[in-house]
Amino acid sequence: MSIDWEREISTCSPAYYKHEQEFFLELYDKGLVYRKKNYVNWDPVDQTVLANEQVIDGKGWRSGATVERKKLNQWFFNISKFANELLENLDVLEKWPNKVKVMQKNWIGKSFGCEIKFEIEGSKDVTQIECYTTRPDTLFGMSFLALSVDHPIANLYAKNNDFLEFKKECSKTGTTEESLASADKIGFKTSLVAVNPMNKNIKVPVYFANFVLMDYGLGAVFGCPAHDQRDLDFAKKYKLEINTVVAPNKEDSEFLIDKIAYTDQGYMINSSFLNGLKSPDESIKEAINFLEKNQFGKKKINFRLKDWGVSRQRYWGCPIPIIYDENNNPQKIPKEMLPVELPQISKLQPSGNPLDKEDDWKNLTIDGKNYTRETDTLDTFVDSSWYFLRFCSPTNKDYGFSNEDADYWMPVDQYIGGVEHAILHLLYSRFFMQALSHNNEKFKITEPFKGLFTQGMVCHETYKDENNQWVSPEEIILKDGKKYLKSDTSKEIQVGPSESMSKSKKNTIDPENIINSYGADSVRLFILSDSPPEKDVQWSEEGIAASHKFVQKLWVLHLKIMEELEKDHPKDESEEFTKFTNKFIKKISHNLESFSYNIIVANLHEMHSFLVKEINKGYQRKTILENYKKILITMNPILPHLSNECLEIIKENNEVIWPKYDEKQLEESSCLIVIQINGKKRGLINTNLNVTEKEIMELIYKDEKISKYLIDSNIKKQIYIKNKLINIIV
RNA sequence: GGGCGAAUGGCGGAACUGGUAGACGCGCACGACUCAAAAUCGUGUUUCGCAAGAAGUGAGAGUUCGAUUCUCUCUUCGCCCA
Repeated sequence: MSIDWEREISTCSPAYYKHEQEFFLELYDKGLVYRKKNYVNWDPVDQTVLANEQVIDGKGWRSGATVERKKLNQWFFNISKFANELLENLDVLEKWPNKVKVMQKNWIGKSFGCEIKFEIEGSKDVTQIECYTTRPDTLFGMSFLALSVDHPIANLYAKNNDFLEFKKECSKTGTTEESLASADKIGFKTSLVAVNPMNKNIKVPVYFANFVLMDYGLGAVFGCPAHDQRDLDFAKKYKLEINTVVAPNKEDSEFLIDKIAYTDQGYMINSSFLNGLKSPDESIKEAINFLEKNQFGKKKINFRLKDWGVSRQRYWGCPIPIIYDENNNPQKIPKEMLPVELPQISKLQPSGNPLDKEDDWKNLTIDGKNYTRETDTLDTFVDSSWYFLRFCSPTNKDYGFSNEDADYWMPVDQYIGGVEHAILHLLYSRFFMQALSHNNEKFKITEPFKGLFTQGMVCHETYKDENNQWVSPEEIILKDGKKYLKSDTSKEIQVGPSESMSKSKKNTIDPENIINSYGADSVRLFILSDSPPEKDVQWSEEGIAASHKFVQKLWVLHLKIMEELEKDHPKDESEEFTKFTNKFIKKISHNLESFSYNIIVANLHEMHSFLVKEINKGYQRKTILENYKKILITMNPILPHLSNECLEIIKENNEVIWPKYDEKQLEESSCLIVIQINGKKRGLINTNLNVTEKEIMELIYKDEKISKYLIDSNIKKQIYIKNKLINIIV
């Protein structure tokens, strides 16, 4: 409703990121920040690393460039440590949309599986490999074992050129599950042989494969081609056995797999003691039982959520408060040296990490020892992971926030944002609260946002000219109500689908222009009307014009009310006005709570047409003033300027408090009863409140239009809902 | 392929725990004002039918005195994950 400018903060100012650096070091001390060499999603255009959440359809969320795989030393936040908390706390978030909770749940991806030890033959150096699987029941269909090229066993092949060549080839595949699934499956056959724990006579080859990643599970999987598409693609390429172990029906023991792996539920076949069991539920349970009993494996819960890589090779970002000593060991920057500020750079290089080239900034001496600074900066999502805490204590100097303020303000009662943040910002912020409250007696809040509402976007048609360039709606004119032409060249414009307004597609409307011609209230009213706020709203010139007209009408009504105030009739003729106002307040208050802004706009229209009819019925000055003031205040969230102006004119703006409604005034003396015969509406009867069934039947017989349906028929049954409806079954 | 959600007039969309389907707006039609037009105001507007009436909330079933609302099957669309 309003903004407290005294709390204005800016995440790019050292005053803000100083505290972010403190948090970083706090998390470092808690062991929640660590550095490791890891494959990353590399955006070749932005020349930076992206988190998995920031890769969309294999492309960078900002640049749209196809993401590559690269190995770099990176800083990580240990978000996966809290995977279980982040998952289970979702149940507590009652005022979050289910949709978002489901997305986060899937993203965290808790899976129940099993770690299996495979005996290895064919090498003196390796006797055993451990695999993680969610489907231990398909072991009888195993036809190979696949390792990540980063698996420790790869060290045995460190001098094998063919292997190194293969490893290079693997780096072309991205790290997302999607790219792994769609990429061509390639493998490198080793001389190792793995023994199937279910039946030690079955021995299968061991491969390195590009679709196995070191950071999911244990970097090793067993391949069951019949029931996993990736394994099937791999098996076909290297001509490995395809043994079906799950069939859709119980009788179907001859079930064979062709091009598509069978992953649905079914019954076990060709699997010895598992045969006939229902897959996956019963069969997995039984398979794990067997493996645990014989000490071939153990039950294990795994999460899809990986740690949050926060290193970025950009200039714009909070510097990571770490320095490296002469042996390249990371050290914390002493607290009194914070903030580590970004150096002034006059010419930013388009590629690479600009901080890397700033030697004056990079090198420093503390107590006579030389150090170099970390040149990576933090992902800007770190900035937004705690800004709400800073809003609680915007000027606090010694820490990011004061516990006292946080206790008062946090958690945020109602958070509003686009659904596109469902698994980025909203998950990071939740992690940050977990991390701050971890081992912290003074800070116990683990969830930042109590209520969440995801609003839609404002959309507009897109236009392209003959050169396939985007054209702004302001550059085009409508000809003959049919075609759009470019105003300067008069060439025809291609109309594309309506999409959320963005500068890159030029389908934006300048709010300045629109506000100048229609006024801020009209624009606000238009955005709130028609579509419910969680949906996208279609920008239209007619729509805004209609909203503008309505604002004018309310103003005309206001002038009329001012006239009536002058008349000051001696006595009220009816109490309809007060009754209406009370109902109105109730509706608006309720609809505000439930975000039904489009319905409030409808309520405002109803209010307008009611007042136009009612106002000249001769009300006392006092009655009009009391009711109108309340109406103006309830109007305020939707039309703040008009509302304030009118309150000012009636000189009632000194005490503006949200009005309460009087329950007594909501009571009706009469009611409209729906008359149904055999479930069909046959008429309405307006009568006194609380009439009995008997009285209502008398009224029905008096009403010819209704009673004609009852002639020559026996009443079998009557259902009477007090003050609402009667259904007569004949 | 999996998960979640949606489907209501020409359009955006209402309908609280099952109880008058289509609020409100846009658009359209007719009328008033005007020499005329725009603006404004009024009336009408789910479909078929002159009317009485009948049908009707994506399709089909079910529960119920009564279903837009609850259950099942299917279709289409959207979003997220793959």
